[in-house]
Amino acid sequence: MDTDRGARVHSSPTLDADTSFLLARASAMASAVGNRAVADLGLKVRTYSVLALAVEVEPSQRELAERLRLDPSQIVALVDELEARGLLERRQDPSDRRARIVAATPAGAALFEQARTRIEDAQRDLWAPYEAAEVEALRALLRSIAYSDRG
Amino acid sequence: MDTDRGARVHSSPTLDADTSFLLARASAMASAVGNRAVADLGLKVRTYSVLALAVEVEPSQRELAERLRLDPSQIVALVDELEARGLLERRQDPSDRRARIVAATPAGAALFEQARTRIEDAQRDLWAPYEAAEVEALRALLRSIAYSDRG
DNA sequence: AGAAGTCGTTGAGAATGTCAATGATTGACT
DNA sequence: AGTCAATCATTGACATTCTCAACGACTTCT
Repeated sequence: MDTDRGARVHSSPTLDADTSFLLARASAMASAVGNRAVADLGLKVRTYSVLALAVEVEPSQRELAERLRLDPSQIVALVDELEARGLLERRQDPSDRRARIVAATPAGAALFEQARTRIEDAQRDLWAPYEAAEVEALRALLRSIAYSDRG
Repeated sequence: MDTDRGARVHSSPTLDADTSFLLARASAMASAVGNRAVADLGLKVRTYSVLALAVEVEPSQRELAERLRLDPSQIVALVDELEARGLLERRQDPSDRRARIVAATPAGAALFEQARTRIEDAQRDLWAPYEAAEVEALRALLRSIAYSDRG
């Protein structure tokens, strides 16, 4: 029952119809939630993503950069930090001596498991108000956009 | 179909199921498209959003900060720049002399119209592969998340 | 009137994004 | 075999964006 006596809370028709704008806001919202969920483990969603890939994929740094949509130079710093904390290690790729494979240590894998349950709990809360099927449809659509080559 | 002879292109089950991660990637993708669409007008999606609100809402700087999810101090710089270009102006709020209302000039409104059609064209391309109803459902869901208070 | 809160602003420091250059290595071509 | 372009990780520089704390001007509460 919003009254509008002087309150003049207009909304912007253009921005409210702009999927990208909504995407940006929703994304900022969701990552703030994620960051808070793993903050006390000394992680952010950034470092959590690196850890996840190190555990589940063991990619080269180049692959890491592509998957996270980051410049390769940022990967260096990110991996440096997590490596210094003993959470992952750089291995030589036996088939290409230029490449470094990023793999989690046991400590890294253990921390990842903790972080994963926290992230998942927080996400469950965030998406709880919506139909599971609806959220799954959203996910599918996002996946398609996220990995399209138009970026 | 993908062979896997040595190619080892694993995907990360955790990240591929993480709606926030997908949201972040899709958002980065979409805003890159948007930035390119208005680059030759000397705008980015950031400044375009400010302009849109100045035209359609005439908010205070505080409101601007909340709607764009930015720190008030960033609004200062953003408005400074657009004001210097003659695209908008700061007015005194007659009901509160602390507040400054941000409103577009005629030049600002004209530039906004140009930018809006470019953004909309680019978006149309981006979302063309998907069902209209599907995209509208996505938009509704994003709108709800974007303006929830859990951020 | 006085206290407490809000608004815009300034300034500082961290985190992120972007780009160019380099040494080591690979793959393609001759 | 030997050259040459391309790729990978890294470094460094710079711009943009984020986050916080402080301030004067003003408002609201009591």
